[in-house]
Amino acid sequence: MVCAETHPGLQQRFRVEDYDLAATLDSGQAFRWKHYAGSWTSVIGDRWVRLRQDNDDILAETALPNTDWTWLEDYLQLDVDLRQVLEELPTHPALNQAIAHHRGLRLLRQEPWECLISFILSSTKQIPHIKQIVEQLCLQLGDCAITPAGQPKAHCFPTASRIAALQEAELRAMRMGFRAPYILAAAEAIASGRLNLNDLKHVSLAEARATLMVLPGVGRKIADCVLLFSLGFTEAFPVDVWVMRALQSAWFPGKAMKLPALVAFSESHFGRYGGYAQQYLFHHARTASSRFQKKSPHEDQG
DNA sequence: GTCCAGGTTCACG
DNA sequence: CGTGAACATGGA
Repeated sequence: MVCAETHPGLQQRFRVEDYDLAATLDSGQAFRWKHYAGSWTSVIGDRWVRLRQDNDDILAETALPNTDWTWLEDYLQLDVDLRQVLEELPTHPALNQAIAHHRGLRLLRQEPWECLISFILSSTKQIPHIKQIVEQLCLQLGDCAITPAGQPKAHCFPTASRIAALQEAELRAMRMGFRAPYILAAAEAIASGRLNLNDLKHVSLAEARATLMVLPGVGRKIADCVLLFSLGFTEAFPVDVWVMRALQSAWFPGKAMKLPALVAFSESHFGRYGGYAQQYLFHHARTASSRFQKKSPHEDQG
């Protein structure tokens, strides 16, 4: 592998505004970023990539030269005007506080297949454990990505046909538990061509959601994660336990609400960028928790 | 040991 | 139709 500096296309600098790379990559929407010495490394599609933020710049390095960086600009959603997004969200003290604490947190645009499998695996699992299972899946079944000299091995996310060829027991051996048959069924649907996730980008939210929810192990919440994090439906608003508690305590104090009622509220209340509101609420709830953030157990809320 | 985790499904009244 | 238990596994 040749020295990076001598080869144009191996490095790129992107000017950004209102972008918090660390919060974005570590907010529980993507599970394959590794943080080391101020840099974030992962594999997007079949491309190894390392990112670093330096104030208003994001610096990217790849293993192979790029004539076109659209794949990364799209993944990071660099063209999104966050100010405009936030202006369209409803005003509420709890939401305002979450935004104030994590200004620059963005939504990524991930590859739908990886997103679907990752979130099927996410059900009743803590984020560190989701990361662990996804990593095992890639390690054991994913192709090796090309990495720069001196870098450790990195793997692509396994293809649907690779997973579809397995037995349920082989997936259970990767500690997926009751999610193993769900993963297998999703892989078979994709590998057979019966389901094309990219087609869902061009249908209505309701139709895309209903199509995803046909898959076993995919309910409203996981479907909304896939819609929001990979298919471009920014109004999708996944309600998990954290968001449910945030909505309950801040919007309906003293009035016990059930999950379907909170989902219905979120659908009518947060508008076409509701998914951003959801991500700020989720990330803020998690980082405010003393379990997640080892330091500073005190919360600075007014 | 007990409880809970970016839920969904299935059985019961 | 609404509610509660079961489902695997690991960490707090």
